[in-house]
Amino acid sequence: METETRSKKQICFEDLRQKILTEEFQPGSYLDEIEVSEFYGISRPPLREILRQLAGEGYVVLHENRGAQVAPMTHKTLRNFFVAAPMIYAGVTRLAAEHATTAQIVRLKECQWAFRQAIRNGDAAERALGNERFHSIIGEMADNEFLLPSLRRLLIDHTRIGMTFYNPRKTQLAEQRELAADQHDQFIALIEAGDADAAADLAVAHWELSRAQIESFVTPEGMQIPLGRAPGEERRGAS
Amino acid sequence: METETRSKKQICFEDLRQKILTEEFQPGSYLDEIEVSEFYGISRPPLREILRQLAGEGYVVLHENRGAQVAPMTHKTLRNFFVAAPMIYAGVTRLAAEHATTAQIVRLKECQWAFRQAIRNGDAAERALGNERFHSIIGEMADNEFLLPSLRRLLIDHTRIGMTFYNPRKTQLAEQRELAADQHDQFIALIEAGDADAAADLAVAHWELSRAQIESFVTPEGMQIPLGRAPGEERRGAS
DNA sequence: GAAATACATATTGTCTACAATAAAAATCTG
DNA sequence: CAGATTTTTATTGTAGACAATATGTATTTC
Repeated sequence: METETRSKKQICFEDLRQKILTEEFQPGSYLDEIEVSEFYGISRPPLREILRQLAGEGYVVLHENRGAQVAPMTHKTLRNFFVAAPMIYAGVTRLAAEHATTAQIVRLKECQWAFRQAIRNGDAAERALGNERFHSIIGEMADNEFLLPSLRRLLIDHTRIGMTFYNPRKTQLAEQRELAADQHDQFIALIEAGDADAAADLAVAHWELSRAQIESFVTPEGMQIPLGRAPGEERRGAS
Repeated sequence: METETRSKKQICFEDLRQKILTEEFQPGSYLDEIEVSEFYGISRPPLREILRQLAGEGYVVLHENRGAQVAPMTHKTLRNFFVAAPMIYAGVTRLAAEHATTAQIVRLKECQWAFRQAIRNGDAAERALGNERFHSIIGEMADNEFLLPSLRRLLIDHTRIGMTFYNPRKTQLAEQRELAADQHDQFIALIEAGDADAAADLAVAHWELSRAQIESFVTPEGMQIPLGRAPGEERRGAS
C-alpha cells in the first residue's frame, strides 16, 4: 500500500531540487532561509541541512554569511559541459548495458512512458524532469559510485540548459524532441540486450543531438533579410 | 599576515575529512553526533550540516534515524574503482595541462615538496594526504565543474585504499613510492609545458603503477613453502 | 555636495531544550 | 527455558530563541 508518507524534510529537498532543475529558481538567485523554511513548514536548522546537501551535490553554492545561491551558469559552464558530457554519458551507458537488472529496466520503461506523455502534453518542466529521471536511472544501472557524481552534476545543468532553450513554437525542435524520445527507446532495447558497445555509441549520438539543439540557439542562423541601401544608391536587381 | 583563523566549523569539517581519508575513522563505522560535536566544541546542528555536506561529497552515508556512517568499502568498491579511475584521471590531467595557471603550478610544486618530505619521514597519513592534495590541485587546474565530482569521489577511496595497503616494511613498495613521486615531478613538468597528450598518458601510467601496488595485495604472491605430506607417504625427492 | 563613518535592520549562524525514533533490557507468558 | 512484549535508555531529529555578521541608510564632517 505504500503509505510511506515522505517526511516534510524530504519533500522540501526534492521540491527544491526540482525547482532548481526547472529553473523556477533561476541560476544565480539567492534563497531566503526563513521564507523557504516557512513555505515547507519546517524550521531553519533542517532546511540548512538540506541546503548543505544540495551544495554537496552541486545544486547550490553556499557563501559564508551570505546564504545559499542557486548554482550559477557562467560563460564557462556550456564549454565545460561540452567537454565532459560525452565521456561520462558514454561510460555510464556502457556500464548500464553491462549491469542493468530486470527491475531497473522495468522502471526505465515506466519512466520513458511518462516522458513521452510529457512531450505530448507540451509540458516543458515535466519533460525536462522526465529526461533527467531517465538518465538518472541509467546512472543507477551503471552501479558505479565513482562515475555517478559527475553524471549527476552533468544532469543538473543539462536539464537547466534544456529548460532555457526550450521553445514549443519551433517545429524543428519538436522533431528533434521526438527523435530524442525515439533514442530513449533504443537505449532501453540496447540495455535490455546487454549490447554495451552499441549503447555507448548511442549515448554519443544522443549527446550529439542534444548538442546540436543547444548550438542552434547559441549560434542562431542569420535572418534572411537583406541589408537596406544607403540613400542615392542605384538599384541593380530586377526593377 | 593571514590571521584568517578558520572557524571551528571549518576546522571540524576538514579534520573529519582527513580522519576519514586516513582511515582513523574506519570505513563502515558510525559517528556519534554528541561525541564529535563536543570534541570540536560546537553544537549538534552545525555538525549535522557538516555531516550532510560530507554525505553529499561521498565521505559518509546518512541513514535515517541511524546517523552518519563513514562510507563503507564493499567488495564492489575496488572493482568499480578500477573501472572509473583511468578514464577520469586521464581526462582531468589532460584538461589540467591545457588550463593550468602559473599560480596553480606554484602550489603544485609546494605540494610535491611536502609530499616527498612525508615519504622521507615514513609518515603514512601525511603521505596519503599529500598525494590526495596533489591530485586535487590537478583537479582544480582542469577547472571543469562536471568532472571534479567524480575525481573527488575517486580520491576518497584511492586515498583510503592506499592507507589500507600501506606497509613501510616491504622494500619493493618503498621503491614504487619513489617511482610515484618521480611521476609527480613529471606531472609538473608536462603540465607546465602544456603537453596535454603526454600528461594524459602519464596519468594512465601513474594509475597503472598504483593499480599494480593494489593488486599485489589483493592477489598476493603465493608463499614459497611446500605443502606437508600425509602420514605414511614415501619421500621421493633428495634423501 | 561628496565621502566616510556610525547606526539600524535584515539575514545568517549557533545554541539549548525538547520531541520522536530506534535499539536494548527487562519482564511476562506459553 | 524460549519467545514475545513492554519498558527503558540512548541517540537522532526539530523547534524556537539568541548571537554575530553583513548590508543599506542616515548622519556627520571636510
